[in-house]
Amino acid sequence: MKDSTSATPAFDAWTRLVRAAESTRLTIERDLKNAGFPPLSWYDVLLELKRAGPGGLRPFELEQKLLLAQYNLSRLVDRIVDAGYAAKRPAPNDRRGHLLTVTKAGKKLLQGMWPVYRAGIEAHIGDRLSAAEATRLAHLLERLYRPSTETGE
Amino acid sequence: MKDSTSATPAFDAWTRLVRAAESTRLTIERDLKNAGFPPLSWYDVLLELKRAGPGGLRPFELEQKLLLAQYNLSRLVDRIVDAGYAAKRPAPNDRRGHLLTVTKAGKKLLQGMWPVYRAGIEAHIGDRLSAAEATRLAHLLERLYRPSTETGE
DNA sequence: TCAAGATACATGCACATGCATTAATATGCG
DNA sequence: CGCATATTAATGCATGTGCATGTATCTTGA
Repeated sequence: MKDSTSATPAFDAWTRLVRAAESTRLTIERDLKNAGFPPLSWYDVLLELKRAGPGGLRPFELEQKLLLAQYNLSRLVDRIVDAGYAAKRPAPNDRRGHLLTVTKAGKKLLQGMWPVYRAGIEAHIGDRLSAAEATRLAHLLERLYRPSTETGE
Repeated sequence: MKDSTSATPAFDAWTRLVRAAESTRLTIERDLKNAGFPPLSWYDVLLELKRAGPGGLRPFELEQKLLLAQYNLSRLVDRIVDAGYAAKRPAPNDRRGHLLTVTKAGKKLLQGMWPVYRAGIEAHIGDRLSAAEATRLAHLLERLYRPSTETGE
């Protein structure tokens, strides 16, 4: 009556997926904090806002892109706005919502955080896999999660 | 002066790594909760204790295996012990620490949670990759994180 | 048009987590 | 041996997260 845990390739991949993501995330968060920067989640939000351009993004769009819970994003955005890195204005055509945009300070923050972030990614991925391997990894991972609205950038 | 974010294969792999892990984890956590079970972290702890056998594990060993912070694990273990799924007894040869073992109820819980957990893994990984692909994925991920003490099971 | 239901976002409260520190024991070095 | 340092684990306090629910607005369809 063994429950055969860990026997399947899928379970093995899952376990390593979690460990790889977590170990990388932990060191990046630590490095950011040591450098006096806010957490990675702030970067994620600001990067999406920057990519969205002057049109900005609605909170519910961010929610989908970043896989954050609604109540969670609501407060994260508040903190980021309070800190002056993003701006919240009423959404046109929908008075329930807001439109979020990155501020100048927010763009500056992105620029400051990026070298630290990048170094962490390099140390954990770039230095351990060739470009071709990283690409193969990305393709395999892509099959595991498909955003409903792949905007294709 | 573009900061070239997302340009590199490593960054792309990193982003997809996080999204894949998070989306899978979210649905598994939801399914477990809907089925009346505790969070995945409880499963992780109990599985390691079960694998360790009657000798059990010290908290600091669990800490390393699961990539949990010390203070965090300390309280997680308390909750699991309080719920009766694990037992804590003084460690022989080291009066600072404890030895943790899974109880009968804990093993039962593992058995109950596994079908839900397994279904989530299948839906997110097993159904989307062939066994060979999952194995290739596991091998690539293995290179991204090497536990210092690979006990080899 | 207007009522029922859906959608967007906020929030009170409980619980979990991170951080800094403490307590207790172990280890190593002079 | 004896003291300085390291290791193991717990905990007070601040912060973040999950859950349930609330409020406002939009959409649909009879």
